[in-house]
Amino acid sequence: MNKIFYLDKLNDKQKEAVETLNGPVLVLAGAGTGKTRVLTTRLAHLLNKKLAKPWEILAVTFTNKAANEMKRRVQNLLKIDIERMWIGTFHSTGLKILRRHSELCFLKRDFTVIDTDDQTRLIKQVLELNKIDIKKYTPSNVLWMIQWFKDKAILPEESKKFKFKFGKTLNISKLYIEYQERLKNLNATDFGDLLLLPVKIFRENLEVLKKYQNQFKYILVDEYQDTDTCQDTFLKLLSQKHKNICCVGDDDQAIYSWRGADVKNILNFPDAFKNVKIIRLEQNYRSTDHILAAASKLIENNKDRLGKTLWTNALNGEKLKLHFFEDGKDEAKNISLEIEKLKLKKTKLNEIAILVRASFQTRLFEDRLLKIRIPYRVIGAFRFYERLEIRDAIAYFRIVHKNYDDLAFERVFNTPKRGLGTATLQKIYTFSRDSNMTLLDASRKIVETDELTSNSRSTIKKFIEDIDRWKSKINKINHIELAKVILEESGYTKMWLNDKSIEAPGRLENLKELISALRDFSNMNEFLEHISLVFENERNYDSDMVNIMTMHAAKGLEFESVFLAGWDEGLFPHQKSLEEKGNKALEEERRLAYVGITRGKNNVYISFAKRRFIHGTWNFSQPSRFLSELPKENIDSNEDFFQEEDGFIVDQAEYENRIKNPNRLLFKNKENLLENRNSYNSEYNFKVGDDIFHEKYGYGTIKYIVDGKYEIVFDKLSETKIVLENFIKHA
DNA sequence: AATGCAGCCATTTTT
DNA sequence: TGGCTGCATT
Repeated sequence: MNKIFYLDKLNDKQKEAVETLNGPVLVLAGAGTGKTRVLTTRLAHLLNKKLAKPWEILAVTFTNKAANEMKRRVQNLLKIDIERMWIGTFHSTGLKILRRHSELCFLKRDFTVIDTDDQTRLIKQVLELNKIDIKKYTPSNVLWMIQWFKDKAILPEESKKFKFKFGKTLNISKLYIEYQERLKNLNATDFGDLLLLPVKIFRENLEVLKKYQNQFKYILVDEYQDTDTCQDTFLKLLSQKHKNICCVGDDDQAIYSWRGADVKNILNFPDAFKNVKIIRLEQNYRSTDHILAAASKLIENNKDRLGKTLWTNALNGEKLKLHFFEDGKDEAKNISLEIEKLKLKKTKLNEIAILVRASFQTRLFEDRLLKIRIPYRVIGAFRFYERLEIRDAIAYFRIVHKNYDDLAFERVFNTPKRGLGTATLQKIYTFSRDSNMTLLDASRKIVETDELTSNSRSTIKKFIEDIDRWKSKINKINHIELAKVILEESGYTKMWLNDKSIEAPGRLENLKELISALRDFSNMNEFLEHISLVFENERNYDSDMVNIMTMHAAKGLEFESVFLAGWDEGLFPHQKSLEEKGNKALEEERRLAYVGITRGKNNVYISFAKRRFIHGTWNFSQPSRFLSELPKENIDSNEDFFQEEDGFIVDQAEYENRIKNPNRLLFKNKENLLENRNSYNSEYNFKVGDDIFHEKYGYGTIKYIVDGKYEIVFDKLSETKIVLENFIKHA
């Protein structure tokens, strides 16, 4: 056995989590407690102690990023053949299994996996076939329903209970069956099926299940709190035999219930297995004391949790800084000033993040940072340019317009298939390195030699001729025409036309979209410039930029300084989650706040804006309730705070202002009064003196009309709240 | 096919 | 406010 050098780097709890190899283990790993280290070390330890062969361990994550990170780190610990291990995302693992048994689901081995776009298209077809009014039930609605149905389909009892609220007019299970039928005919699956079908296979074919149960002697799960019913079932089926399942997660960081994740999976894990060993990792290596204290106090307000308390040796850190701003612009401006200060103190921009609740908030920050020329990247936005066909097409454009682009060359050199394989590429690669040439130039030279087979030689010759011909046209025809020519003559369009797979029409559609996007630019270089910036966001993790993203996207990351913007009641916690019955949604928002705060290593800034211009209207709001849940002793602020009786923090000036001035309400029309919104346009004509009834605050009267907006005074409310919700016109 | 216009909608998004 | 969709027009 190798010397167990890696255990020395662990603390006692971590060591326990690594060394408790047999039986079910639940590792509750708080933010920044070295979760990944434990996971990878545990993997290494299993192999090192020869308890399992590489292929007898299953390790699942949610993202490719996490899976790759795990592979990289295991590789660092042990020199083993990582490719034989089952380390991957839930979906890739499901796919791997499904490929081996596709015939059990009436799929051919080479079935395709469609993306959400294609899924929507398919559903649309099914809806149209059933003569269903797409306006009433949009495909995205039905997509959602189908997803939901899939989740429930995992549990037979649940699916029996299944009665959708549109059930009378819309037979969702019929649509679901037709949709699945359609997928089967196309020899395709959607993302949901990648796990659903393996579970189905396991349930219907005991010998297949047994095979995998025997194979996977040890199972490791990352981010267990994010598993949905299907994923959990998948894991439970596989672990039944050996019961050596180690789930790592943090119930306090469960923020994906809206995507089907069920915190119950982690909360009930100890009941689902016998003799579960629970190990808590509570020593935090990321943040300083005030940050952790504030985060811990905040999360204590949640009832649904297993409970743990983070602690650290990093004492005497900075307090959290609270800032109150007039509006969103003011917030962006001051945060950017603060960033400039940090920059002067030599903080790397990479180590700074602005975290928001909703993606529309990023805009103001982008505007501001662009203006003062601080480089930034927005992480996690949906990107059109990420699609395979778009990337291929752009690679073609790049290779024509910029001859030094090796990545582009590599990408398209056998797309569409020209019969050029890795062997040929390898040779060109070596040649280009030896002669210090680009791949394109190297190919020009290499065809003069007899390095390659005559077949590939003539193919490459043709390929180069094509490229040169397109190049010669750059100044002769406009870039839009040229783009069309390239896609035509390269055979790229034809490739998708000939492609019988279900995604082909969509891809052609996207290519058209790409062409029309070119119209916004006067030449191809301008366009490529723009594109490269878009890609920059992805690739240039090493270049120094401020990070802007949602708190969801920030999970798992850490930064020297973190700006948590928009802690306004209604924005965060989000109105939608306040409207939901019970505390479930609110607790999830609180967990999100917890995730946000615990991203910061040394500095956490939290801000609130009194008004915000959202969707064309001004919104007034109160400070987020989460602000009042932060202990005063861990906070510094730009104003004196005042604790109101009901727990809301407002600053002194605002408090006095509220006593002097009546409550304000902005609204749109009569219908909206019945809605649970907190902002309204001013289209509906109330008169001064109209009575209004509020569920909680009772009767009120419209006292003023200012700027076409209404101010209302409540009879029983002389001070405290600005109330902007739950209004019913007094009959 | 391209364009224009009206109406609708607006939380979080990986695989 | 602004981006998207569906439908009607050129």
